[in-house]
Amino acid sequence: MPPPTPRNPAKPSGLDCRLAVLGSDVRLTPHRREVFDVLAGSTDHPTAYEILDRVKSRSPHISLATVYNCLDHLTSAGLIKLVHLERGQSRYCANLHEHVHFHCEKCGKVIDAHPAADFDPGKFWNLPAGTKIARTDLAIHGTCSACAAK
Amino acid sequence: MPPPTPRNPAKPSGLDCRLAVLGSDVRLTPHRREVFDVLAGSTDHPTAYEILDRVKSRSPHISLATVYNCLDHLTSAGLIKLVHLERGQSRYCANLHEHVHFHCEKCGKVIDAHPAADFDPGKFWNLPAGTKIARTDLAIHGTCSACAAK
DNA sequence: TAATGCAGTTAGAATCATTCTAATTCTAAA
DNA sequence: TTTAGAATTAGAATGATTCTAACTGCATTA
Ligand SMILES: [Mn+2]
Ligand SMILES: [Mn+2]
Ligand SMILES: [Zn+2]
Ligand SMILES: [Zn+2]
Repeated sequence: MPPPTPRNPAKPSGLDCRLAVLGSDVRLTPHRREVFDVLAGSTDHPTAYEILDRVKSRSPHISLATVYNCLDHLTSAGLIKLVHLERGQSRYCANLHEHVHFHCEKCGKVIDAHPAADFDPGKFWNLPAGTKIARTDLAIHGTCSACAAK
Repeated sequence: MPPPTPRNPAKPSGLDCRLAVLGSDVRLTPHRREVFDVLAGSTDHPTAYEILDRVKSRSPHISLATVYNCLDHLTSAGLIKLVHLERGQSRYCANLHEHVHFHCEKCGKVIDAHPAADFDPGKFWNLPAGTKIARTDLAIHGTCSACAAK
């Protein structure tokens, strides 16, 4: 007889292909997948509540608690990023390339901006020796070109 | 008889010397002054509640609402800065020099880091033409040297 | 197949930070 | 001294997020 397959609920097959690609070990359940797809299809850095609204068109019974659960799992798996721009609701971003956020103080728009090729944030800040950088969160606030033109 | 001095409650004399120096037009009342002094004497980026605790040793009857009011006035006057590092409580900073925040993910410490002399954040991010930068908020997350040594 | 175990999902309650409200006190001009 | 406006206060209200406890569904195990 064949030896029994060891049980390993953390690595199922099937739907979870995207996870293996990115080296993550979160299970991509249908809801997590929908939350991820909605965010990956958005460029406006939606809030949890906005994501709930968008996912509802496909899964009308999903709850806000599940959206938060999915966002937390996806964030700790490194599939998406959490963005804090101001007091109030957090925003989320599926752009994993190194980038920063420009926040227009007039219309509220949040757009991605990408660094010049030679940018190295560790070079420009006088941090004590031995400090290890895990990630940088830069938000640039100002007026977008559309608002500045008015 | 001398002509009556025109009334101008927004620009009183006396306690408010520090304001004139910085070109601000907020009245520096005793509570605002205490909140400012506590923050100026701190390097750890305290929260509103931590500031309340520290101010209470001088003014035992000050309320949290007043601390929030004072912090809002001082922030909009440009005397202090509001810092968002993560979900939850906001933090405040009285260091007005251009700098960024390093946040140790192990011990929670927040330290200031100052830019190299030639640093220009506008140069490194490909923002659309016409965009006007008002301010940048950069948080660097990682492990401080003390924690890294453990 | 039936029992088990565990992760996912859910609604609603609880918590926490912040803002608002309405009453009171203070300050400085008139 | 009177008055107007700002500051201060306690407590209520709000809003975002997290927690709790019950339930669901799938996959393993007997
Ligand atoms: Mn982004
Ligand atoms: Mn600082
Ligand atoms: Zn704009
Ligand atoms: Zn540390």
